[in-house]
Amino acid sequence: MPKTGMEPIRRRALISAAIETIHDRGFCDVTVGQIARRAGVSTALAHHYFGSKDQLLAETMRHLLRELGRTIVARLRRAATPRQRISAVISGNFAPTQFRPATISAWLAFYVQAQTAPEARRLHRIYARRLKSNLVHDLKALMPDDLAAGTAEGAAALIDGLWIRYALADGTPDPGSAIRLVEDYVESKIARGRQ
Amino acid sequence: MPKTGMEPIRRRALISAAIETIHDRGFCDVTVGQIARRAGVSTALAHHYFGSKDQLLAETMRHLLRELGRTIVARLRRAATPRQRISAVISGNFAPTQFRPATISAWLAFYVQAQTAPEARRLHRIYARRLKSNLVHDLKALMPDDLAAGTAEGAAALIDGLWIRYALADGTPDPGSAIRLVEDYVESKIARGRQ
DNA sequence: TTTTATTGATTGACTGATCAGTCAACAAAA
DNA sequence: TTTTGTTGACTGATCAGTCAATCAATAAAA
Repeated sequence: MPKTGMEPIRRRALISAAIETIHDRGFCDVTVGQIARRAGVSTALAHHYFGSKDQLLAETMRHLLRELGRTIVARLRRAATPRQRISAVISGNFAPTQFRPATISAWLAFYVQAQTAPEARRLHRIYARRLKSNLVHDLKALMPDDLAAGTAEGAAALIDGLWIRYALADGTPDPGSAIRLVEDYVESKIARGRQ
Repeated sequence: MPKTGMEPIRRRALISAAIETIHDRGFCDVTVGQIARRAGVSTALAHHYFGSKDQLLAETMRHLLRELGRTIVARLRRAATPRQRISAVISGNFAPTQFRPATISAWLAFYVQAQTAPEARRLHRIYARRLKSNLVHDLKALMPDDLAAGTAEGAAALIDGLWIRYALADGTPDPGSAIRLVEDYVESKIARGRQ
């Protein structure tokens, strides 16, 4: 067998490079050449492994989804109660690995792509549905079903909105205050449900 | 004197065409040619009036800001109390003229541009600061100052988040439920401030 | 009234640059 | 030798932006 095992290394490097390049050149202006140079390879190799620019970017988005999914699942496993599971979902969305400028830029680009590109739209659906179903499921253990649905919608919107606001704020984003804000929202809804 | 008065008409037509073209071709793939064709003029005329593609898109974003500003100011004028002013800001953000698929697409593109393009960033700052200061000012009349700041942050994030969620939802967006959700959030904060 | 000069409005045709994607060939590990 | 990894060089297409040239409306001259 020849020199093997380069493929996964190159794929990872190219996807990371794509995220960083999107961050500092802007999604619309990003070229395969820039991404490849950042990953330390030629443009031809990027095409060799990913087939096309669109597929490289689609893989990058799939990577973002997978990473966020992994982060949240890891925290869900350490949660014992429904209330803790909700906190796991919230804090997972603002985890240090996720909540970085370059990652946020890539997510925003993902959102824009989801408006016109069918594959990005499909992927975004998966994310949105999973976030909501995670929240609704555990909220139902803490409040009436109809209130749970509205609360999940609100919490999901808050998370998305805070992401965007931090994406465009100056300086380093502060996950702590974002988490507190969403937790506070959920907490007040739970209190109301108990009345 | 020659034929005059075309400039404002063409500028308006090109900006509207830009918003619609962004919506159905995607911001990254939009070309001056597509926009011009939609506006019923040549690409050369688009360049004649706007100088460059970047300037045409920057003007389009300025238009979005101006329109939203006008909508909110109109509603603010009809509001008598601080509580009504807050409702004016909320419902203004989801007004029928603003909350349409094409407009939402253009706003999302605006957000992405704001990450790398200095002019878009500057314009976005103006929007974010105005939204927040509008909310904080009136919330202070209804609750302690420190609570008002957090509530404004949350309400602004909710508004942004709901915009995005509706941008990617299927079917026609429903402003009514979005307004109710934000109003409910503000209302619960006011109630807490009274305790 | 007719003619002419003036000038904003408008475009087709063109250009230079960029970029996605291809390919033939080379490098090197097994 | 075989197979994977890798690239430089190339191509066809696209697009932003330019420019010289027309069109058309009007004011003023004849």
